[in-house]
Amino acid sequence: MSSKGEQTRNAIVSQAVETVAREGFAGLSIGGLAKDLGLSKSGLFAHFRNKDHLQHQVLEAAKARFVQVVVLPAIDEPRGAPRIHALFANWLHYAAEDEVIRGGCIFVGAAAELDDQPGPLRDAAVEAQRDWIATLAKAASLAVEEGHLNADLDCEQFAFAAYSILLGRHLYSRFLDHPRAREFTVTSLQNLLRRASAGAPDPQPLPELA
Amino acid sequence: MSSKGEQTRNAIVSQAVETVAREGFAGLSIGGLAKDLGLSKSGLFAHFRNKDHLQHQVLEAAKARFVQVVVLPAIDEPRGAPRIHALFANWLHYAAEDEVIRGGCIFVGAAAELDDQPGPLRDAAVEAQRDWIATLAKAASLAVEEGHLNADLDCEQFAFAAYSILLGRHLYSRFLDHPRAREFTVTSLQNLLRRASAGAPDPQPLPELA
DNA sequence: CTGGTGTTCGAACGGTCGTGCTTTTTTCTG
DNA sequence: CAGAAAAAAGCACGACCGTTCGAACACCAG
Repeated sequence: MSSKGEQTRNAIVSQAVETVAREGFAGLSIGGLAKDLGLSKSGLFAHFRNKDHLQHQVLEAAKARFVQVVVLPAIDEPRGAPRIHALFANWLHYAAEDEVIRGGCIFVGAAAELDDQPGPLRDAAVEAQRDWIATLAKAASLAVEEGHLNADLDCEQFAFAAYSILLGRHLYSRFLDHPRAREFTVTSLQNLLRRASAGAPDPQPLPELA
Repeated sequence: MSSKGEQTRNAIVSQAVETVAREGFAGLSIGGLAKDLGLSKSGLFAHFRNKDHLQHQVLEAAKARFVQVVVLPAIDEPRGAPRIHALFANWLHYAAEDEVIRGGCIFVGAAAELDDQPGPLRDAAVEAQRDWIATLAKAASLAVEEGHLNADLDCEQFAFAAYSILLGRHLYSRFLDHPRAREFTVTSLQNLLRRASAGAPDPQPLPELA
């Protein structure tokens, strides 16, 4: 099933994801990638129509990993507060993992890099993030239904606030190397949850989120 | 006073700032910049020791502009809540301005682009942002002294939360093109201020921040 | 007008980039 | 094991990169 070619292609994409995380899409070069993998430029190139195709594969791989690590485990949790807590916890875990091993979340980098260069790559990245935001908002909406969050909560606003906090975390941690990055993040998320559940019919206790 | 050379140099830096805002530091090329300005590559290059020097000038120019537009007008306001409101309002104004005319805030782009490439440029960008955060935290601390914000407020946490919200705004507005970006931003900032002033001895009313 | 000084240009360098060919090597299949 | 198919390599191309250098230009003081 997994022929030699497919194996190599996976290795290429895997390494490419790492490079993009560290240096952005602009820093992804066929030659450099080939050197990292001990391949010739043309040998590597044979696996992709062109560079755009490779970039697209990188984005797909990153998306798949995010869903695998953050989203899927959370939808096993019961709807409402538990699922939201799981989403936040997994998100934090994903972020902390990418921090050390890789060069930070690919999507944060992509957003800054692609925001002014239209094209299919940008479109795909935008769609991925819209999907994620929709997932967050949907989870909040279910929590409202369950009575865990305020009935008048603006779920889109909630998703915005949550995403913002994680963006702050990314900046403080990866760029500013701030020692209290994680603490600030957790505190902000807890404040957000507290405000969103204050006065809800059936508010759930806040777990540690540590 | 302003010789021809100095004039040209200003024009170069000015155009370079715009390019960096739109395409990042990686997208800043001597040749492209020369073409934009109707100069020859070497004619342009004569004004800078090397590319690093040019990049540094770009960062300095961006920093100066930020201070001019956001910080200076705010320190004319009385310390406490009014100054914080001014900081937020100016910040929003700066962001909205850069949005249309330019390619978004340079520092947001720089943070994502430089987070994994050490060097003097990264160091300078980090320092600029640390300065700004310190300014925010200091303003919050003065507001606590004035009794406008809670005595037990963690000012660094406050600055983190504020910065996060503006990062969210940047993403929603420039990347996702979300129609409610500004609304979400203002609401989040107001929530932040409300929580920070709940129970303060002398809380100030929240202006519209529109 | 002369000379000097500061500003700009044109050409060239070594390097890397993405990409297309052709050829060789490896892998799979009958 | 033989032959087909797939994978990788080698090489060349045009374009652009940052940078250097010497020549041409503008201008202003004497």
